[in-house]
Amino acid sequence: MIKIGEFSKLVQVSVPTLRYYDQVGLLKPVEVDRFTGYRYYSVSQLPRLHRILALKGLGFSLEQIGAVLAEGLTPEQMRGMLRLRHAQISQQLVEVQNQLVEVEVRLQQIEREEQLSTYDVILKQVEPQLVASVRAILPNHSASGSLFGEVYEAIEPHVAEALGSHPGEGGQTMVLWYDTEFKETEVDGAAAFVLRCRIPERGRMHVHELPAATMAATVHHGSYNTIGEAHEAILKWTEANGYRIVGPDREIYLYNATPIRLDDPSYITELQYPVEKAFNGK
Amino acid sequence: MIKIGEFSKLVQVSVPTLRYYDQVGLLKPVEVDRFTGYRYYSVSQLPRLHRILALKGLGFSLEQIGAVLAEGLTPEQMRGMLRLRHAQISQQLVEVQNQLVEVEVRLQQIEREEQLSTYDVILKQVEPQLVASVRAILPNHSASGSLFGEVYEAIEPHVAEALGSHPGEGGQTMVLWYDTEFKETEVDGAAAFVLRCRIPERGRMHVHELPAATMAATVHHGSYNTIGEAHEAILKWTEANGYRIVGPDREIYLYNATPIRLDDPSYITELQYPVEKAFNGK
DNA sequence: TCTTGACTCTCAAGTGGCTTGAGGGTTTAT
DNA sequence: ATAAACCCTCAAGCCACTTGAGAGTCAAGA
Repeated sequence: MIKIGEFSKLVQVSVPTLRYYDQVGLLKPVEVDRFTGYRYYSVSQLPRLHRILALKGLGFSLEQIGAVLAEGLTPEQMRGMLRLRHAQISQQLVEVQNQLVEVEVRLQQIEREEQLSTYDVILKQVEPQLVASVRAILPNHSASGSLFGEVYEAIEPHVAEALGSHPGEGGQTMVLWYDTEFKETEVDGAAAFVLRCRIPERGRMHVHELPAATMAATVHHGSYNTIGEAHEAILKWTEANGYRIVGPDREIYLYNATPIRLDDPSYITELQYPVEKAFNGK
Repeated sequence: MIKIGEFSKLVQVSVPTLRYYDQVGLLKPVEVDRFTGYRYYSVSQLPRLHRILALKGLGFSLEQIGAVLAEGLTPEQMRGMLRLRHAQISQQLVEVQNQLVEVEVRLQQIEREEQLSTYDVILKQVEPQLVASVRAILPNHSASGSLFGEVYEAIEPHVAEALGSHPGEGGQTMVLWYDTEFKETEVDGAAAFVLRCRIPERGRMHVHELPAATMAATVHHGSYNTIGEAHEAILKWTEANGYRIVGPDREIYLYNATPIRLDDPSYITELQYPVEKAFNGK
């Protein structure tokens, strides 16, 4: 019969923690003084506490540990819990590894450039989107603006139902670039409007669904003339962090619908490249 | 100027989270309606939010992110933060890897034995301890009891000051085993008492400090005759989890001071093996 | 026996980064 | 005009504790 302070030293667990374990019913003292409330423990409780600590070391919650100690479960169930935990840790391991790489990339970048980059690349899931688009080979990237008129004309009869009055729901504009290698001329691109519902195709205008994807995304704030820097930043990021581009990238025009004046500094454009984790480390 | 719900969809961040970021001052709406309290955001806030998400992805706290966004820091400081974070993640990576191995070991064990093992091995740090001990070559492990009399006799004149009346503070008894390979006979062991203060040596009794160490520990509850099982369990664990034994192991007698009757089932003994992580994976 | 200091108790609040829910007001589409 | 969808604030919950206030208890030394 030993007091909580000594027990605490013996088992290397803080006094408040022992009191907490008492409170949640994980480890009750063998005796509690009726008058003073003093808790008294016994060394015979060591195995139980050891088990608690061991399971905690495996990452189980106190609630789960309580269930294990309650003895109500079969080896079968125990195996299930361990397998689940195994999957969780494996997952976590991957995440931590990725995070480590990301931090390393940022560090190298800051050593080279002596400042925090203007572009922050993040991963995001995007949902499938129905779009109306016209795809063509263009003389250069800036020429994409000319396609929007054609798309809009084809949509016109259905504007109300297909675009709606809210941004986000429909009417958002973007350009898709299909070239898998960088080109300055003869570029393969499409101008697109996001739709709320399917409408009939017309001429070169096609309606199709952009697939859901994991996107490496960044935001370009400023003139369309300098958007190349944003593309570059995102490409560097994907390579350095071990991702692979698996489809056409998107330029989504958020502030002003289409780039009419190429040098308007108030444009805000989100860039998205669909990516997958590459299997070989680099 | 867009409402919180639309902004939420645009940036893939939940509405309550955006409100929370407003509350803690990370991202204030460009405008708040004075009468209704409605928050209005602008796409020009996207870059800032992107940066928040990027830094969060690197594992920084919102407070740290706030500091970064406040612009008050030099690239130098940023480097410092990243390096610190790098160290933390590396540390975490090691921990997660170890945890994964531990869970795998447990799983294999449960597949073999169809039940949760009786012994739970945990790692613990122990502090340096001053002990009085007599070391000798013994005919077998059970013979260790005979050394305790000799130690106690040598301590006797200083019992009050050196042992004290409290367990934990002094007076604890243990046996140390020095053989690096398993032996049944001619074993090299020592019986020891933990001391509160240094006392003069006498005869074969020496006073020295057991070093601090990381211990793989388990608890044996029952007759001393069956303690071999606990040793076995701990040895299996250290090997399976990639540790190396780096010194003599200790048997600490917790319930009854010394093993007088070898078959007393109420004995509680803590076993500790000092270990280090081995460098090669297995 | 008394004091002193180390120990113990309970109860409440704080940690981070949100989520969930109650209860009520506002806007928009039909 | 009405209903649905949206927005607001405020409070509590999550996890596994830690910290602190204020008060009572115990054991050793004077």
